[in-house]
Amino acid sequence: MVSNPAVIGDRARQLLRVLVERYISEGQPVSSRALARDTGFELSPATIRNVMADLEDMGLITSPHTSAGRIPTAQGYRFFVDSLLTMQPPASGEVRRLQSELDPDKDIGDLMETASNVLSEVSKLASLVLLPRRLQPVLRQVEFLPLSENRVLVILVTNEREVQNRIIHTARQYSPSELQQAANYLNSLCAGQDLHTVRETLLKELQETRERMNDMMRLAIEMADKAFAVPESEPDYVVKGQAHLLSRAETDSVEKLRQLFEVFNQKRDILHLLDQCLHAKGVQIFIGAESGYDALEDYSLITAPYEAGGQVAGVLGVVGPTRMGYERVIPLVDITARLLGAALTQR
Amino acid sequence: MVSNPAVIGDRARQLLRVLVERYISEGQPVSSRALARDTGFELSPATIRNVMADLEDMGLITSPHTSAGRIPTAQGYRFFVDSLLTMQPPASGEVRRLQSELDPDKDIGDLMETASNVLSEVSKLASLVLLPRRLQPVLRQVEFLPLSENRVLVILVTNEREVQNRIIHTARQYSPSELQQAANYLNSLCAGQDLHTVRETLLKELQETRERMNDMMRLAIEMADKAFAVPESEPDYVVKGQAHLLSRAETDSVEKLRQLFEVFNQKRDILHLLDQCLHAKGVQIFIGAESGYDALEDYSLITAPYEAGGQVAGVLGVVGPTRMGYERVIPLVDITARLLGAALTQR
DNA sequence: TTTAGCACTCGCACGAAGCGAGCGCCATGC
DNA sequence: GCATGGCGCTCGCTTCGTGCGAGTGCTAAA
Repeated sequence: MVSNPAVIGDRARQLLRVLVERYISEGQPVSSRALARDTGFELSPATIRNVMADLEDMGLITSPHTSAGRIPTAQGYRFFVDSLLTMQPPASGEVRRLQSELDPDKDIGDLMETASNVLSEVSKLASLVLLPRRLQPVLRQVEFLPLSENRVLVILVTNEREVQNRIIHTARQYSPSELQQAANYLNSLCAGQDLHTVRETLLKELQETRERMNDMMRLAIEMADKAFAVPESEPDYVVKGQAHLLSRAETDSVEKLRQLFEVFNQKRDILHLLDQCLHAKGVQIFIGAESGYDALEDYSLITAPYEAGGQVAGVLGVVGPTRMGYERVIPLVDITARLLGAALTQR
Repeated sequence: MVSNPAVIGDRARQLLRVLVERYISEGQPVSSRALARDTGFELSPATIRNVMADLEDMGLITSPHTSAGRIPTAQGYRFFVDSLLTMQPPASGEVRRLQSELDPDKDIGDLMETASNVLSEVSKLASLVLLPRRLQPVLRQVEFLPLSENRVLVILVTNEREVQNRIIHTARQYSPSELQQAANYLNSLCAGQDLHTVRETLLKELQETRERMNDMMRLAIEMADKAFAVPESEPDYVVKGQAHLLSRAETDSVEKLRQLFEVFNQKRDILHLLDQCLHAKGVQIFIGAESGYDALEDYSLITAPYEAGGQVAGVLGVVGPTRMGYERVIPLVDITARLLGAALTQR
């Protein structure tokens, strides 16, 4: 019967800790003898075995087969992470590297990419960075440029420094000066508003001035209608360092790994998962199948949301085998999120 | 001794063809008996064996160990691809899919990404797409927007519809109207020129009008100097569908595969390789170690350059195990390059 | 030139045996 | 009551031997 891990004795906790640590570093079932040697206690293997039996009853460890050592179960990892883990702050070199690479002057796409790259390299795991969803982008300036065949290139500058551009099709060909006027009109009317409000403003304007509306305004509104029909660009993310997963792959689990890679490619499941982490407070950890996706069995996901200007902007994290060095990786993910947030805010 | 494959007899050619085809589809050494059954000839295995011995002498096939069947060597594949291959035009559905997904109205980054995605999905291999290097981008319009702390957001519209933006630092804070004037000046002076010529034009202007130069012009030139100092964005590429490589990985070659993934990440070697293909006429094929990179042993690379508006713009291709379905993949890479080129040109 | 036949070579699957790691349990000692 | 030492037992892993089957190379004959 599985009893409550809360009542677990102090000695058992220590033993579990050492067992998990050892399994993480060695990758092989841990025997009672090894534990007897490694823990501070002066205990014989036989005693250890008794405790291990208890831990097994609680569902925290298991033996892959009779007369092998024990390995942690998902629950075991969970308990370890929640209650036994002493975090190891990242090396100052790593922090410096993150700081210097996360240069606020970089293009936003670049920034995300380097964040992902550095995170994966430092953690030696695969990294994920959800691209920031611009919540309520505030319009700064609009620009229209005529292209051939009734097409117009729209440039939107939002949030002070982000540039979006798209192409819209118009009913007829407009001259550069017409477009210029329309843009001026829109800029004077709507600058500083977020894109949703912009549409409302225009609608109100349309009703109030229906009669005395001139051609220029009509054009402006036609253009704006199409230009601001925000395609609500679906969220996306960056994956880097998948090679790290391969290097630690147990030879038999290639198929598992392939599934994982497929999930990375499909995007749907990963996006869903990352979405859940978006509104969590800080670092969040999914161990093994906790995420609810089969492909992630045997793998853990560690995420942290990052902010930009006080608002949650996105999530980043790493994926690695369940037996990863949590005490190192968790702070790393945490600090990366903070530094990325700082870089974004500082821009 | 290795004799010249040119003098290879007709029957031997047929045999080699069938052998390679069979090995590609089955993945296992091909025996003389199997060959005797499969080729049209009414020959006994013994005869086949004689021919196979000849082929082995020529270095086209080899046996992994005595008394196993034969498998093609890299040379064998090469000969097969060069002289024995009857291409198989892509299914019309595949072509239609490519056509519909390669929508000229898409953002350029999107376009490259979908090209890579579709190519990898249809070929069931990993795909590479080198992003187009804009050769001599022609300036269409410049826009300056003041940011905080002496920083200015520069928006460059080039080649009619590509938008680049970067941030530059200035000596002092400029007002929006100052920047506007500077932009107007630059636009009237330089629109339609490519970015290199722009700098020259400005330099000439600087010398000719040194005395009667006013503040506005001075500002314009300061801005332009920084804005057009093109960072010559280093070439980059997209990889998709690596999962396909995993699904065909022989269990022992995980290490090889890891190396391959690392090469994908490092970018340097791959870029070098793709660069070589940039100026090749059409489809180019590297079999096994022919590329000169160890990590690509056991893998083949098939590339084709794609054009945009009559000029070579970039390269795309696929990477897969040497034993891939060349007759299907080669035309596929070819047509993808053409369609991508068409989409780019049509924009 | 082709073929049939035969000897030979390997790889591979299977089972048996031995070994060693590690556990569970029990009786004993503190 | 907890810790311990001892003992037997269970597996997994390795090694070895065996047999089998696939496939070849060679030779001699058609």
